[in-house]
Amino acid sequence: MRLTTRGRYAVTALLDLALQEQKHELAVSLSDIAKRQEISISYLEQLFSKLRKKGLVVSTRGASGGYHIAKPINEISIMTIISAVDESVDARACEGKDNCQDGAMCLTHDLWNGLSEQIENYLSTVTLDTLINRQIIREISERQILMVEDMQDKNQSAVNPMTEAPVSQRAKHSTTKVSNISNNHSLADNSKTLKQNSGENLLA
Amino acid sequence: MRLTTRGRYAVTALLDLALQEQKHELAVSLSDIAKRQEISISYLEQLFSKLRKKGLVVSTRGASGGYHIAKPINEISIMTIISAVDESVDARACEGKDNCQDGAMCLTHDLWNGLSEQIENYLSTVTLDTLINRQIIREISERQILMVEDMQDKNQSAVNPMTEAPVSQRAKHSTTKVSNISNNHSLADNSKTLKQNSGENLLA
DNA sequence: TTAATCTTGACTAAAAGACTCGGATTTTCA
DNA sequence: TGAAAATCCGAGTCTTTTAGTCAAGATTAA
Repeated sequence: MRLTTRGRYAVTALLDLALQEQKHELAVSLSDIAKRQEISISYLEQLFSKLRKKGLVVSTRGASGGYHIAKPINEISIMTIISAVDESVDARACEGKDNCQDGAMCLTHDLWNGLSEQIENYLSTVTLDTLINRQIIREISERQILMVEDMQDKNQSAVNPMTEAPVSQRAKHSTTKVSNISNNHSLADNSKTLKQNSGENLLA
Repeated sequence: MRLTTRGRYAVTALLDLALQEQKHELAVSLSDIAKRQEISISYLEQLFSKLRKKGLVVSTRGASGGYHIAKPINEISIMTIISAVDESVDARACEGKDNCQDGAMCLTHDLWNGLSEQIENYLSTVTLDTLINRQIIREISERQILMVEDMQDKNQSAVNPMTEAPVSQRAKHSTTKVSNISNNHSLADNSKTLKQNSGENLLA
């Protein structure tokens, strides 16, 4: 059983997308999601590629392109999203094949089976729609939107002291000659390295 | 969130221990558990060291030594065991500190919080006692005991063709000059390497 | 045309997981 | 008394996974 940032990011990103779609018709770009949720664009690209292949989102390319959710949000359960990005919630060693020990069931098969069912059940009942209607989530969403607007205001007036050019989101073919190092200070980039090692242990 | 073979092995081994204690007063050795559950002794040593430090088992050293469970089996929940060997069941990025995003809650905090509670709840209500009383588990346990007896009978008559000496359980200081390679065919040794890569993905 | 965006695939550093090994110490029993 | 059977303990190794990055290209709106 494994539930890490990959699954969490996928759910978060889709929820963000769903919230945006409630506000306007426009496609939502990954760079917008990246800013609000503080996830790197490259990593989002990877995740959305999977989500698209599983039919959870549709994309429009080109300028002012982006993503839309592909079906009614009450039909997209958290379970679906997590599986789409290849994360498992299965606690069993045999993956449900009942052959954990030399072709027969192991001593604790029953237990892990029960646990897996619990988790799957829970995550299947919760959908994007469920989440979107929670007050606390709407509040957090509003906060995130304001945060990004704030940052953009600051970046308009203040320019990057290293390069005297507005900080851009990604290095690209370096049309502006911004080195990778100085570019690391741009909006969404500083938080992930921290997250890397923070996540996976608790409940001592 | 992470639940891998480490936690599974710990629970399995303790359950085996509990089942054995129902049958007799003797301390149960790791090599016995290893044979029945097909877990390597070295790895069990590692796990039991933690379990002992957390007060779940007590040990007696020396020949005919082994382990006993340290408290009433209805007081040992699966949750306790898993935490004892350092596995986490927490699905949150912030480990419950509510600071997942720049000191505030992230968009999906609420969700992972709920999930963590579910899992913890479930695993806290199930104890070793619960499991021991399940019919299916008693059946599997009987099968495992017969398996080991069978193997021992075979090993008494048949000797290792490579060395003309009975196959031993662990390499040790190689008193008998058995190379590591040929020794890999001993009782409990062949299964784990397979398990390594088998476990963690499903529920597609 | 050009700039913004998506798309793909390969690459990588670091961490975690799943062990193994060698020895030390203790105890029993022949 | 000494060999065997246990537990203890610390290190080390090998493999897989995670969480990304990077570069190049394709697509399309303006």
